[in-house]
Amino acid sequence: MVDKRLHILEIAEQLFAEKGFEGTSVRDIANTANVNLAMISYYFGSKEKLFNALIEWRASATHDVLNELMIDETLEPFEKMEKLVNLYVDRITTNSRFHCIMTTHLPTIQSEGIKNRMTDVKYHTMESIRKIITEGQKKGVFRKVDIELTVASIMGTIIHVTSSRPLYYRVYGIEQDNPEAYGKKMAPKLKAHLRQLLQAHLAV
Amino acid sequence: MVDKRLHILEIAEQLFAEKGFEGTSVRDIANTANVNLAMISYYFGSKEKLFNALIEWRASATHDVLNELMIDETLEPFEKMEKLVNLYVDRITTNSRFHCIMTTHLPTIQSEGIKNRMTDVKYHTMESIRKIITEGQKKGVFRKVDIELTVASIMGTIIHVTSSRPLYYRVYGIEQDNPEAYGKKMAPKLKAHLRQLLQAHLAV
DNA sequence: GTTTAATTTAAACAAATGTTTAAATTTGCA
DNA sequence: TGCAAATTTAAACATTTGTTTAAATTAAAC
Repeated sequence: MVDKRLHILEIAEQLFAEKGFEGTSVRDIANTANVNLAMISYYFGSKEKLFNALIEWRASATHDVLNELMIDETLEPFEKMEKLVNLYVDRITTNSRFHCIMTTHLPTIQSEGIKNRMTDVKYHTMESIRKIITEGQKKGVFRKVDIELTVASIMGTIIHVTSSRPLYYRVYGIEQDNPEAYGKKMAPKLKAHLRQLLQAHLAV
Repeated sequence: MVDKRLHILEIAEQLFAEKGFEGTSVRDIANTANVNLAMISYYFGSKEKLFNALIEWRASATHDVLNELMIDETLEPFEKMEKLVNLYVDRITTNSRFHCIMTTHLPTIQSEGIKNRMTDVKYHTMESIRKIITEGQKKGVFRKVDIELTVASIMGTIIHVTSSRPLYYRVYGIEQDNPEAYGKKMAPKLKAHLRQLLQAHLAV
């Protein structure tokens, strides 16, 4: 039953995002997912391999969507950049649990294999944005900027908003709700802010 | 011997940053710090109270430096903003371990008390930047922007660079070194990038 | 120097951890 | 239906976890 495997992955994602890899026990996952403890070893082999499976499952999806955008030759640099930013805002806000794991837990991952795989995924994003910026510079619509740090500003802004939820709850005076509702509220604001920021930053 | 207390705090900070709160055992801290296991309970009471002491110890220092800048009435908005950004770049890059804990581990902290205290510290920064921006808008040198998300871009950029070290190692093709050397290398780049970014973003 | 308090130690505690086992149950197919 | 493979279960495994204990050592005060 492949559904059960997926269900375990979803529950694991939620718990890893909330409490971290080390902070989440296999029993915790099994109980929350309503499966027997041994099923996790049965399906995935170990807790670490379960984490690996989670990364692969989610990362491949983002990878495909990003590639689809990148091969589009009809878009002008500013359009392409805006579409990419909107894509990431949507993916990170609607899928905040996974991206929380990808960003906040990367430094603490002990396994070098997992760490490298997570870095691969981020590197691919970095290269896509670099391609758009250099293309725009060639066409003379973007000015000279530090590309790596421009990527840091884009990703950093989105991630800061999603990972500092307790802060923004207080800033906006809203009571705590689930990440999905928060993401829905913040996504349009983020898109507008980043569009304006990048327009000012990149326009010649 | 107050030195030993401080030594334990420094070691704990290093290990928490590397492996997270849950990923670090009290024995790990004791062994690395070369103190007896029971000394941690003796000095701090518990692992959680040790974490609390760590937050208080580091946060108060940043708080004081920030306040000193904020009361300076002689600075123009752009100067003040640049000084604040430089201050945070320096603090976060030279003190990356603590800020790694503050940002990447905030979402996974289970204790509400610690979570609130960490949010307090961030809120104070948010309010300081807000003050500078509204002041600049009153004086007519800053345009209308989303203040909260501008803060997100500033802090997010710095934090992304410090917390995605494995990514930037690969991007810049440098072999892994310690966080301090990396911070020293990135700090000037970060300051220049953020100055240019904020100039473009904020100038009328 | 004696005594009182503060520090340090090794050992033990119960609880929680990731993983494995071997038996029981269900499923799919001949 | 019969049977082999896949799934599910409860129990146990050995470690590791945070914390406590009570004795030993050191430091400070009189």
